[in-house]
Amino acid sequence: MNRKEIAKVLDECGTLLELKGENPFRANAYHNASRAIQRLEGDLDDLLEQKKLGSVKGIGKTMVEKVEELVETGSLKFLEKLRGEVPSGLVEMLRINGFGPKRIHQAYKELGVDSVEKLKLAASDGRLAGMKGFGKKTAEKVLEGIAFLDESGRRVLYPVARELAERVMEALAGHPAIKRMTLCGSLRRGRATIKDIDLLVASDDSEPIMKQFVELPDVRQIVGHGSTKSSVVLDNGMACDLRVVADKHFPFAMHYFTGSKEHNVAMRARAQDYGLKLNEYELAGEKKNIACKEEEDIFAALDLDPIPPELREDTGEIAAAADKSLPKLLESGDLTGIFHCHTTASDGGATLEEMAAGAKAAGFGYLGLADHSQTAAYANGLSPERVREQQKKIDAFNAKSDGFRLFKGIESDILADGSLDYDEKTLESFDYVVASIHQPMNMSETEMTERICRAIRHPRCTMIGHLTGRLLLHRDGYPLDVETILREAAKHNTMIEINAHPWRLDLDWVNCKRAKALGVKVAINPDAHSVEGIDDTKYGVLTARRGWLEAGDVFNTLPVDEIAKRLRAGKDG
DNA sequence: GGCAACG
DNA sequence: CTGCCGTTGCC
Repeated sequence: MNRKEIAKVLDECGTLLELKGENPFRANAYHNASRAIQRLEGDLDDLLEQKKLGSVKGIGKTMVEKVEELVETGSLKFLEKLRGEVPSGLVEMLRINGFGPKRIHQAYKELGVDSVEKLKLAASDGRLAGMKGFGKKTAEKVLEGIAFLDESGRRVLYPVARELAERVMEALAGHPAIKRMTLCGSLRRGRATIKDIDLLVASDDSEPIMKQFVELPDVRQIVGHGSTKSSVVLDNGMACDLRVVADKHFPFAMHYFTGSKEHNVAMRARAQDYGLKLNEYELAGEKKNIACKEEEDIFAALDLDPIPPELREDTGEIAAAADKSLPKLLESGDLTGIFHCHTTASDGGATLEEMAAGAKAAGFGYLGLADHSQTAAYANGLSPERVREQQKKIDAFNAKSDGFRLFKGIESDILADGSLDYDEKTLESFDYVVASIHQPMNMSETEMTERICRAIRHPRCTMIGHLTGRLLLHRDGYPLDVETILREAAKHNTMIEINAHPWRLDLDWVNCKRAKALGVKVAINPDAHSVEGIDDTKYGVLTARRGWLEAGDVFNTLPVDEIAKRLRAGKDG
């Protein structure tokens, strides 16, 4: 068992203890230990052998025993016991916003609520509101939370689906009967959340491929097993479809199953204008049949430039492809650096040096550090003194760095009245400021909009962080008039970030497109809290591509010297 | 459950 | 007086 798996087990123990209503500090100890294991440097086995694991902060005698058991047997009796004691419905309820372990436990103990379904009932008929510490309002919030869950269905975040899809494809890849294979559907188009995985294979001999597919270790249940299409449910509950077609049909099937549906409708209409019909098998007229070897041949046959999958939403891409005005979409390699990353100074898991090394290894020429500001006490926000301390460190780092550069930033809370979280003098000491809303979040649309607009007008506010505050599959953003905000941002030369964390992707692609139209520059930031988090930047690039952005629309494609110059000049420069 | 302080 | 260890209270 590796580090990551062990950390996951300990974390689950902590969560189950919480749901059991155990001593919260005991539960927390498991979460702590999990984090400590994840962050461990050096080899776990070595540490274990040398009996040094116990001296790691957050890991005591008991945790060492648990880890030893996991390394030796691959399982943990304690976890099995907990799993037996806590109904699985309770774990599911954790996904309901505003309904934590304590309340779940209470509802279970007092009302026997052990599933989301039963909770819905109890919230509707007033039983939930009748419990001590609960009221009408909490019951309403619970119902809202459940409705949100139902709506988002069994969708998962893009990276989760992507990783799974790649595993399935790898497991099939070696099959001799496969001529070509591709990912289709919303995953290929790069949507932020994904419901199912669509795979397409070209082959003349589908049976053995289908057999291998339905027998993959990741398959939990076989829904359909045919010669052209098979459907399974994977271990994480996701549906996965595999279609096998003849090689000559492959480009048409690939285009058709990539979608979107709306894009396909528009493409068929265009084919009709040419006296042709387009479907998943062919592009054909009364007498002729237009052969296409690749997907782009289909576009060419209809006098269209090839349309990248990310743009296929029928939002103008066909017209643009027709008059050769498709954007030259941003690529990961265009990015020169990133802003908005956290370190151990606030709530990050890696030090300034580690983050810098990580950014450098990722091919970036600079890194902007933006730890939390003083009001964010929950995230160990920086007091003005600690800001100065960090800035000294950055100066020292830059002084002996060869080329790679750190920028002094901050993620400043936007306070309720729209002001930033430091005095003017401290604000001026930063190279840049990312202004974000964390709390309070329950204001009206008008108030929220004005609050953000006021931050945008501040001369030291370089960019707004995670504008809408949405958390995918978890909660919607707070109410905002985004159009007004973008106009204000354009007017005051304030950028908006694309927060690339897979939970956020905020701005979303629709607002990206709008920002571009209004002339608002964006910056793509991973909001990384660890070295690995830096890699999330790629999801921001995907979002930017879906929003039609080109390198010129994105601030962090500029060379480091130009970045430094513009930050120094400020917003009026 | 970890940890520091205490006796 | 020091080092070891169980207890306690806080997180």
